[in-house]
Amino acid sequence: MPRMVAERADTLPALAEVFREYGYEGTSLARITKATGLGKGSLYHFFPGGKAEMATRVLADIDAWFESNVFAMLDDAAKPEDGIAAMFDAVSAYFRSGQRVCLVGVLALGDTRDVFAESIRNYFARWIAALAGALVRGGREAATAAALSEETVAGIQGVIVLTRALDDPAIFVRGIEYLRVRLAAPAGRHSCSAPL
Amino acid sequence: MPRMVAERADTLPALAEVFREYGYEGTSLARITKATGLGKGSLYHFFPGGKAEMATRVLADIDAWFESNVFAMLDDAAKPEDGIAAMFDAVSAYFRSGQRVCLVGVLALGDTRDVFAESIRNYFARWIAALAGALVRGGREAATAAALSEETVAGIQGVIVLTRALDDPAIFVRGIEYLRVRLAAPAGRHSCSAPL
DNA sequence: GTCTATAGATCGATAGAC
DNA sequence: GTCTATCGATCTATAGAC
Repeated sequence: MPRMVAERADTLPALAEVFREYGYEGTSLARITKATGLGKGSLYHFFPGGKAEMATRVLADIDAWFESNVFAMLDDAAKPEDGIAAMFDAVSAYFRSGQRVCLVGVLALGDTRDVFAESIRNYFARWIAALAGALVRGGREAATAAALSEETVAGIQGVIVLTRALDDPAIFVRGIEYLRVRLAAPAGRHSCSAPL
Repeated sequence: MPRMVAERADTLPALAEVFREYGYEGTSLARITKATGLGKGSLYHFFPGGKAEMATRVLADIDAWFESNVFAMLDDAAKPEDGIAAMFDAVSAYFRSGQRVCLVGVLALGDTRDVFAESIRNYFARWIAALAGALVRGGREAATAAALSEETVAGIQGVIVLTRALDDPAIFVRGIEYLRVRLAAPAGRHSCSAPL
Protein backbone atom coordinates (compact mmCIF):
# COMPACT_ATOMS: atom_id res chain seq x y z
CA MET A 1 0.00 0.00 0.00
CA PRO A 2 1.41 3.37 -0.99
CA ARG A 3 2.15 5.73 1.81
CA MET A 4 -0.09 8.73 2.14
CA VAL A 5 2.84 10.68 3.47
CA ALA A 6 4.90 12.15 0.72
CA GLU A 7 8.12 10.58 -0.37
CA ARG A 8 10.68 12.66 -2.11
CA ALA A 9 9.57 11.46 -5.53
CA ASP A 10 5.99 12.50 -4.80
CA THR A 11 7.01 16.12 -4.60
CA LEU A 12 8.67 16.17 -8.02
CA PRO A 13 5.60 16.86 -10.18
CA ALA A 14 4.59 19.85 -8.08
CA LEU A 15 8.18 21.03 -7.99
CA ALA A 16 8.44 20.71 -11.77
CA GLU A 17 5.34 22.80 -12.25
CA VAL A 18 6.75 25.61 -10.13
CA PHE A 19 10.07 25.62 -11.95
CA ARG A 20 8.26 25.60 -15.27
CA GLU A 21 6.04 28.50 -14.34
CA TYR A 22 8.59 30.75 -12.64
CA GLY A 23 11.94 29.58 -14.00
CA TYR A 24 14.85 28.75 -11.76
CA GLU A 25 15.51 32.22 -10.35
CA GLY A 26 11.85 33.04 -10.01
CA THR A 27 11.15 29.90 -8.00
CA SER A 28 11.43 30.80 -4.34
CA LEU A 29 11.26 28.40 -1.44
CA ALA A 30 8.10 30.18 -0.37
CA ARG A 31 6.46 29.20 -3.65
CA ILE A 32 7.79 25.68 -3.33
CA THR A 33 6.40 25.22 0.18
CA LYS A 34 3.05 26.48 -1.06
CA ALA A 35 3.02 24.20 -4.10
CA THR A 36 4.18 21.08 -2.27
CA GLY A 37 2.50 21.68 1.08
CA LEU A 38 5.83 20.89 2.74
CA GLY A 39 7.76 23.11 5.12
CA LYS A 40 11.35 24.04 4.58
CA GLY A 41 12.46 21.44 7.08
CA SER A 42 10.91 18.65 5.05
CA LEU A 43 12.20 20.06 1.80
CA TYR A 44 15.77 20.20 3.06
CA HIS A 45 15.37 16.74 4.48
CA PHE A 46 14.46 15.45 1.02
CA PHE A 47 16.83 17.71 -0.88
CA PRO A 48 19.89 18.52 1.25
CA GLY A 49 21.37 20.34 -1.72
CA GLY A 50 18.54 22.88 -1.64
CA LYS A 51 17.03 24.45 -4.71
CA ALA A 52 19.75 23.26 -7.05
CA GLU A 53 19.19 19.65 -6.06
CA MET A 54 15.44 20.06 -6.44
CA ALA A 55 15.91 21.26 -9.99
CA THR A 56 18.39 18.47 -10.76
CA ARG A 57 16.00 15.81 -9.50
CA VAL A 58 13.14 17.36 -11.44
CA LEU A 59 15.23 17.26 -14.60
CA ALA A 60 16.04 13.60 -13.99
CA ASP A 61 12.35 12.89 -13.46
CA ILE A 62 11.44 14.63 -16.70
CA ASP A 63 14.17 12.76 -18.53
CA ALA A 64 12.87 9.45 -17.18
CA TRP A 65 9.36 10.30 -18.34
CA PHE A 66 10.55 11.09 -21.85
CA GLU A 67 12.71 7.99 -21.86
CA SER A 68 9.67 5.82 -21.12
CA ASN A 69 7.03 7.66 -23.09
CA VAL A 70 8.89 9.13 -26.05
CA PHE A 71 12.41 7.88 -26.64
CA ALA A 72 11.61 4.22 -26.03
CA MET A 73 8.72 4.37 -28.50
CA LEU A 74 11.04 5.83 -31.12
CA ASP A 75 13.61 3.13 -30.45
CA ASP A 76 11.36 0.12 -30.18
CA ALA A 77 8.23 0.60 -32.25
CA ALA A 78 7.80 -2.27 -34.68
CA LYS A 79 6.91 0.27 -37.34
CA PRO A 80 9.01 3.43 -36.98
CA GLU A 81 6.17 5.61 -38.24
CA ASP A 82 4.10 4.41 -35.30
CA GLY A 83 6.84 5.44 -32.91
CA ILE A 84 6.99 8.88 -34.49
CA ALA A 85 3.20 9.23 -34.30
CA ALA A 86 3.36 8.22 -30.64
CA MET A 87 6.03 10.85 -30.05
CA PHE A 88 3.86 13.64 -31.41
CA ASP A 89 0.86 12.41 -29.43
CA ALA A 90 2.86 12.24 -26.22
CA VAL A 91 4.44 15.64 -26.81
CA SER A 92 1.12 17.31 -27.54
CA ALA A 93 -0.37 15.91 -24.36
CA TYR A 94 2.71 16.63 -22.24
CA PHE A 95 3.02 20.26 -23.27
CA ARG A 96 -0.75 20.76 -23.14
CA SER A 97 -0.86 22.22 -26.63
CA GLY A 98 1.89 24.65 -25.80
CA GLN A 99 0.26 26.05 -22.68
CA ARG A 100 2.78 24.16 -20.64
CA VAL A 101 6.38 25.11 -21.16
CA CYS A 102 9.42 22.87 -21.64
CA LEU A 103 11.48 23.23 -18.46
CA VAL A 104 14.59 21.89 -20.16
CA GLY A 105 14.25 24.56 -22.83
CA VAL A 106 13.65 27.25 -20.22
CA LEU A 107 16.79 26.27 -18.33
CA ALA A 108 18.76 26.17 -21.59
CA LEU A 109 17.94 29.85 -22.14
CA GLY A 110 18.79 30.99 -18.62
CA ASP A 111 22.03 31.82 -16.89
CA THR A 112 21.94 28.63 -14.81
CA ARG A 113 22.46 26.73 -18.05
CA ASP A 114 25.97 25.73 -17.00
CA VAL A 115 24.81 24.14 -13.76
CA PHE A 116 22.39 21.85 -15.57
CA ALA A 117 24.35 21.64 -18.81
CA GLU A 118 24.75 17.88 -18.82
CA SER A 119 21.08 17.13 -18.17
CA ILE A 120 20.00 19.63 -20.79
CA ARG A 121 22.43 18.31 -23.37
CA ASN A 122 21.55 14.67 -22.74
CA TYR A 123 17.83 15.33 -23.00
CA PHE A 124 17.98 17.00 -26.39
CA ALA A 125 20.78 14.85 -27.80
CA ARG A 126 18.90 11.68 -26.83
CA TRP A 127 15.70 12.99 -28.35
CA ILE A 128 17.34 13.95 -31.64
CA ALA A 129 19.24 10.66 -31.86
CA ALA A 130 16.15 8.56 -31.14
CA LEU A 131 14.10 10.41 -33.74
CA ALA A 132 16.88 10.16 -36.30
CA GLY A 133 17.11 6.43 -35.67
CA ALA A 134 13.41 5.97 -36.31
CA LEU A 135 13.67 8.00 -39.51
CA VAL A 136 16.57 5.89 -40.74
CA ARG A 137 14.64 2.70 -40.05
CA GLY A 138 11.79 4.30 -41.93
CA GLY A 139 13.96 4.55 -45.02
CA ARG A 140 15.60 7.97 -44.77
CA GLU A 141 19.24 8.52 -45.45
CA ALA A 142 21.32 9.09 -42.33
CA ALA A 143 22.20 12.70 -43.17
CA THR A 144 18.61 13.55 -44.02
CA ALA A 145 17.37 11.90 -40.83
CA ALA A 146 19.87 13.81 -38.71
CA ALA A 147 18.85 17.15 -40.21
CA LEU A 148 15.13 16.40 -40.05
CA SER A 149 15.25 15.27 -36.43
CA GLU A 150 17.23 18.33 -35.37
CA GLU A 151 14.79 20.62 -37.14
CA THR A 152 11.81 18.80 -35.65
CA VAL A 153 13.00 19.01 -32.06
CA ALA A 154 13.88 22.68 -32.59
CA GLY A 155 10.50 23.21 -34.21
CA ILE A 156 8.70 21.83 -31.16
CA GLN A 157 10.59 24.23 -28.90
CA GLY A 158 9.78 27.06 -31.27
CA VAL A 159 6.06 26.48 -31.38
CA ILE A 160 5.99 26.36 -27.58
CA VAL A 161 7.62 29.80 -27.45
CA LEU A 162 5.31 31.22 -30.11
CA THR A 163 2.20 29.69 -28.58
CA ARG A 164 3.00 31.29 -25.24
CA ALA A 165 3.94 34.59 -26.86
CA LEU A 166 0.68 34.91 -28.80
CA ASP A 167 -1.31 33.01 -26.18
CA ASP A 168 -2.89 30.85 -28.85
CA PRO A 169 -2.80 27.05 -28.56
CA ALA A 170 -3.86 26.80 -32.21
CA ILE A 171 -0.31 27.77 -33.12
CA PHE A 172 0.99 24.74 -31.27
CA VAL A 173 -1.55 22.45 -32.90
CA ARG A 174 -0.79 23.76 -36.39
CA GLY A 175 2.94 23.60 -35.84
CA ILE A 176 2.90 20.04 -34.54
CA GLU A 177 0.64 18.96 -37.37
CA TYR A 178 3.02 20.47 -39.88
CA LEU A 179 6.04 18.73 -38.32
CA ARG A 180 4.11 15.46 -38.20
CA VAL A 181 3.22 15.64 -41.88
CA ARG A 182 6.74 16.56 -42.85
CA LEU A 183 8.24 13.51 -41.13
CA ALA A 184 5.58 11.30 -42.65
CA ALA A 185 6.31 12.59 -46.15
CA PRO A 186 7.75 10.03 -48.56
CA ALA A 187 11.48 9.61 -48.29
CA GLY A 188 13.91 10.51 -51.01
CA ARG A 189 14.71 14.17 -50.44
CA HIS A 190 15.07 16.31 -47.39
CA SER A 191 11.47 17.42 -47.49
CA CYS A 192 8.61 17.22 -49.88
CA SER A 193 5.40 18.98 -50.65
CA ALA A 194 3.32 18.83 -47.54
CA PRO A 195 -0.46 18.98 -48.00
CA LEU A 196 -0.97 22.04 -45.87
CA MET B 1 27.66 67.11 -30.18
CA PRO B 2 26.64 64.01 -28.30
CA ARG B 3 26.99 64.11 -24.57
CA MET B 4 29.55 61.87 -23.00
CA VAL B 5 27.27 61.54 -20.00
CA ALA B 6 24.76 58.77 -20.43
CA GLU B 7 21.23 59.50 -21.44
CA ARG B 8 18.54 57.03 -20.64
CA ALA B 9 18.63 55.51 -24.11
CA ASP B 10 22.36 54.89 -23.81
CA THR B 11 21.77 52.45 -20.99
CA LEU B 12 19.33 50.29 -22.93
CA PRO B 13 21.80 48.03 -24.76
CA ALA B 14 23.60 47.11 -21.54
CA LEU B 15 20.27 46.66 -19.80
CA ALA B 16 19.04 44.41 -22.59
CA GLU B 17 22.11 42.23 -22.32
CA VAL B 18 21.55 41.72 -18.60
CA PHE B 19 17.88 40.83 -19.04
CA ARG B 20 18.80 38.45 -21.85
CA GLU B 21 21.46 36.70 -19.81
CA TYR B 22 19.62 36.43 -16.49
CA GLY B 23 15.94 36.71 -17.37
CA TYR B 24 13.63 39.13 -15.62
CA GLU B 25 13.67 37.60 -12.15
CA GLY B 26 17.37 36.83 -12.32
CA THR B 27 18.25 40.41 -13.16
CA SER B 28 19.02 42.20 -9.92
CA LEU B 29 19.69 45.90 -9.52
CA ALA B 30 23.18 44.97 -8.39
CA ARG B 31 23.82 43.32 -11.75
CA ILE B 32 22.28 46.28 -13.53
CA THR B 33 24.47 48.81 -11.74
CA LYS B 34 27.49 46.72 -12.58
CA ALA B 35 26.54 46.38 -16.26
CA THR B 36 25.59 50.02 -16.76
CA GLY B 37 28.10 51.63 -14.42
CA LEU B 38 25.25 53.68 -12.96
CA GLY B 39 24.22 53.81 -9.32
CA LYS B 40 20.70 53.10 -8.20
CA GLY B 41 20.04 56.80 -7.87
CA SER B 42 20.75 57.39 -11.53
CA LEU B 43 18.82 54.33 -12.59
CA TYR B 44 15.72 55.43 -10.73
CA HIS B 45 16.16 58.89 -12.13
CA PHE B 46 16.02 57.44 -15.65
CA PHE B 47 13.47 54.76 -14.88
CA PRO B 48 11.14 55.91 -12.07
CA GLY B 49 9.12 52.73 -12.56
CA GLY B 50 12.09 50.62 -11.53
CA LYS B 51 12.93 47.24 -12.99
CA ALA B 52 9.60 46.84 -14.75
CA GLU B 53 10.05 50.12 -16.59
CA MET B 54 13.59 49.17 -17.52
CA ALA B 55 12.35 45.95 -19.10
CA THR B 56 9.51 47.75 -20.86
CA ARG B 57 11.88 50.32 -22.37
CA VAL B 58 14.28 47.59 -23.41
CA LEU B 59 11.44 45.77 -25.16
CA ALA B 60 10.47 48.95 -26.97
CA ASP B 61 14.08 49.46 -28.00
CA ILE B 62 14.31 45.92 -29.35
CA ASP B 63 11.04 46.37 -31.18
CA ALA B 64 12.31 49.56 -32.76
CA TRP B 65 15.47 47.82 -33.89
CA PHE B 66 13.53 45.03 -35.53
CA GLU B 67 11.14 47.52 -37.06
CA SER B 68 14.03 49.32 -38.76
CA ASN B 69 16.26 46.39 -39.58
CA VAL B 70 13.88 43.52 -40.22
CA PHE B 71 10.21 44.39 -40.57
CA ALA B 72 10.78 47.43 -42.78
CA MET B 73 12.95 45.40 -45.13
CA LEU B 74 10.23 42.80 -45.44
CA ASP B 75 7.64 45.50 -46.11
CA ASP B 76 9.56 47.68 -48.49
CA ALA B 77 12.12 45.65 -50.40
CA ALA B 78 11.65 46.12 -54.15
CA LYS B 79 12.08 42.40 -54.55
CA PRO B 80 10.45 40.50 -51.67
CA GLU B 81 13.10 37.76 -51.80
CA ASP B 82 15.71 40.42 -51.06
CA GLY B 83 13.77 41.49 -48.00
CA ILE B 84 13.58 37.91 -46.80
CA ALA B 85 17.30 37.42 -47.37
CA ALA B 86 17.98 40.62 -45.44
CA MET B 87 15.81 39.31 -42.61
CA PHE B 88 17.84 36.13 -42.25
CA ASP B 89 21.10 38.06 -42.43
CA ALA B 90 19.96 40.53 -39.78
CA VAL B 91 18.62 37.77 -37.53
CA SER B 92 21.81 35.72 -37.76
CA ALA B 93 23.90 38.73 -36.85
CA TYR B 94 21.53 39.90 -34.11
CA PHE B 95 21.33 36.56 -32.32
CA ARG B 96 25.05 35.91 -32.85
CA SER B 97 24.41 32.50 -34.37
CA GLY B 98 22.22 31.51 -31.46
CA GLN B 99 24.69 32.39 -28.75
CA ARG B 100 22.58 35.40 -27.95
CA VAL B 101 19.08 34.71 -26.77
CA CYS B 102 15.82 36.36 -27.84
CA LEU B 103 14.67 38.40 -24.86
CA VAL B 104 11.11 38.56 -26.17
CA GLY B 105 11.04 34.78 -26.35
CA VAL B 106 12.53 34.46 -22.87
CA LEU B 107 9.88 36.75 -21.42
CA ALA B 108 7.17 34.85 -23.28
CA LEU B 109 8.17 31.67 -21.42
CA GLY B 110 8.35 33.27 -17.98
CA ASP B 111 5.76 34.12 -15.39
CA THR B 112 6.04 37.85 -16.08
CA ARG B 113 4.54 37.14 -19.48
CA ASP B 114 1.33 38.92 -18.53
CA VAL B 115 3.10 42.14 -17.61
CA PHE B 116 4.75 42.40 -21.02
CA ALA B 117 2.04 40.59 -22.95
CA GLU B 118 1.27 43.41 -25.34
CA SER B 119 4.90 44.03 -26.30
CA ILE B 120 5.54 40.33 -26.75
CA ARG B 121 2.42 39.84 -28.84
CA ASN B 122 3.07 42.86 -31.03
CA TYR B 123 6.65 41.84 -31.72
CA PHE B 124 5.83 38.36 -32.94
CA ALA B 125 2.57 39.29 -34.67
CA ARG B 126 4.30 42.09 -36.55
CA TRP B 127 7.14 39.80 -37.58
CA ILE B 128 4.83 37.06 -38.82
CA ALA B 129 2.63 39.54 -40.70
CA ALA B 130 5.57 41.27 -42.36
CA LEU B 131 7.07 37.98 -43.49
CA ALA B 132 3.74 36.72 -44.75
CA GLY B 133 3.29 39.94 -46.73
CA ALA B 134 6.65 39.48 -48.41
CA LEU B 135 5.80 35.88 -49.25
CA VAL B 136 2.50 36.91 -50.79
CA ARG B 137 4.21 39.54 -52.91
CA GLY B 138 6.64 36.81 -53.87
CA GLY B 139 3.81 34.79 -55.31
CA ARG B 140 2.63 32.59 -52.49
CA GLU B 141 -1.00 32.08 -51.66
CA ALA B 142 -2.19 33.94 -48.57
CA ALA B 143 -2.88 30.81 -46.54
CA THR B 144 0.45 29.25 -47.47
CA ALA B 145 2.27 32.47 -46.66
CA ALA B 146 0.59 32.70 -43.26
CA ALA B 147 1.54 29.14 -42.36
CA LEU B 148 5.09 29.46 -43.66
CA SER B 149 5.76 32.70 -41.85
CA GLU B 150 4.42 31.33 -38.57
CA GLU B 151 6.57 28.22 -38.90
CA THR B 152 9.63 30.27 -39.82
CA VAL B 153 9.39 32.61 -36.84
CA ALA B 154 8.78 29.64 -34.56
CA GLY B 155 11.68 27.84 -36.19
CA ILE B 156 14.04 30.70 -35.42
CA GLN B 157 13.02 30.63 -31.76
CA GLY B 158 13.47 26.87 -31.75
CA VAL B 159 16.99 26.86 -33.14
CA ILE B 160 17.99 29.46 -30.57
CA VAL B 161 16.79 27.18 -27.78
CA LEU B 162 18.49 24.13 -29.28
CA THR B 163 21.72 25.98 -30.00
CA ARG B 164 21.94 27.09 -26.38
CA ALA B 165 20.94 23.65 -25.09
CA LEU B 166 23.63 21.82 -27.06
CA ASP B 167 26.02 24.75 -26.98
CA ASP B 168 26.67 24.44 -30.68
CA PRO B 169 26.28 27.45 -32.99
CA ALA B 170 26.37 25.11 -35.98
CA ILE B 171 22.81 24.14 -35.10
CA PHE B 172 21.72 27.73 -35.49
CA VAL B 173 23.56 28.09 -38.79
CA ARG B 174 22.08 24.88 -40.19
CA GLY B 175 18.59 25.72 -38.96
CA ILE B 176 18.61 29.22 -40.42
CA GLU B 177 19.97 27.92 -43.71
CA TYR B 178 17.20 25.37 -43.88
CA LEU B 179 14.53 27.99 -43.19
CA ARG B 180 16.08 30.31 -45.74
CA VAL B 181 16.04 27.65 -48.44
CA ARG B 182 12.51 26.66 -47.63
CA LEU B 183 11.20 30.20 -48.07
CA ALA B 184 13.16 30.58 -51.27
CA ALA B 185 11.71 27.38 -52.71
CA PRO B 186 9.49 27.85 -55.75
CA ALA B 187 5.93 28.72 -54.91
CA GLY B 188 2.98 26.48 -55.61
CA ARG B 189 2.74 24.22 -52.61
CA HIS B 190 3.38 24.71 -48.93
CA SER B 191 6.92 23.44 -49.16
CA CYS B 192 9.08 21.73 -51.71
CA SER B 193 12.14 19.60 -51.88
CA ALA B 194 14.95 21.57 -50.33
CA PRO B 195 18.46 20.77 -51.51
CA LEU B 196 19.81 19.81 -48.11
C1' DG C 1 10.08 13.68 9.60
C1' DT C 2 7.87 18.07 10.10
C1' DC C 3 7.38 22.15 12.03
C1' DT C 4 8.61 27.25 13.64
C1' DA C 5 11.98 30.60 14.35
C1' DT C 6 15.54 32.87 12.66
C1' DA C 7 20.14 33.79 10.75
C1' DG C 8 22.67 36.24 7.20
C1' DA C 9 22.57 37.87 2.71
C1' DT C 10 20.38 40.18 -0.94
C1' DC C 11 16.26 41.98 -2.94
C1' DG C 12 13.81 46.39 -5.02
C1' DA C 13 13.19 50.89 -3.85
C1' DT C 14 13.82 55.44 -1.38
C1' DA C 15 16.02 59.49 0.96
C1' DG C 16 19.06 63.02 1.13
C1' DA C 17 23.82 64.97 0.69
C1' DC C 18 26.47 67.05 -2.82
C1' DG D 1 22.25 63.93 -12.02
C1' DT D 2 24.91 60.89 -9.24
C1' DC D 3 26.30 59.17 -5.24
C1' DT D 4 26.01 56.62 -0.43
C1' DA D 5 23.29 55.03 3.18
C1' DT D 6 19.58 52.64 4.39
C1' DC D 7 14.79 50.98 4.61
C1' DG D 8 11.61 46.93 4.95
C1' DA D 9 10.74 42.81 2.53
C1' DT D 10 12.21 38.62 0.84
C1' DC D 11 15.70 35.38 -0.22
C1' DT D 12 18.16 30.60 0.79
C1' DA D 13 19.49 27.94 4.30
C1' DT D 14 20.02 26.30 9.11
C1' DA D 15 18.89 25.22 14.03
C1' DG D 16 16.35 23.07 17.26
C1' DA D 17 11.77 21.84 19.45
C1' DC D 18 8.52 18.22 19.07
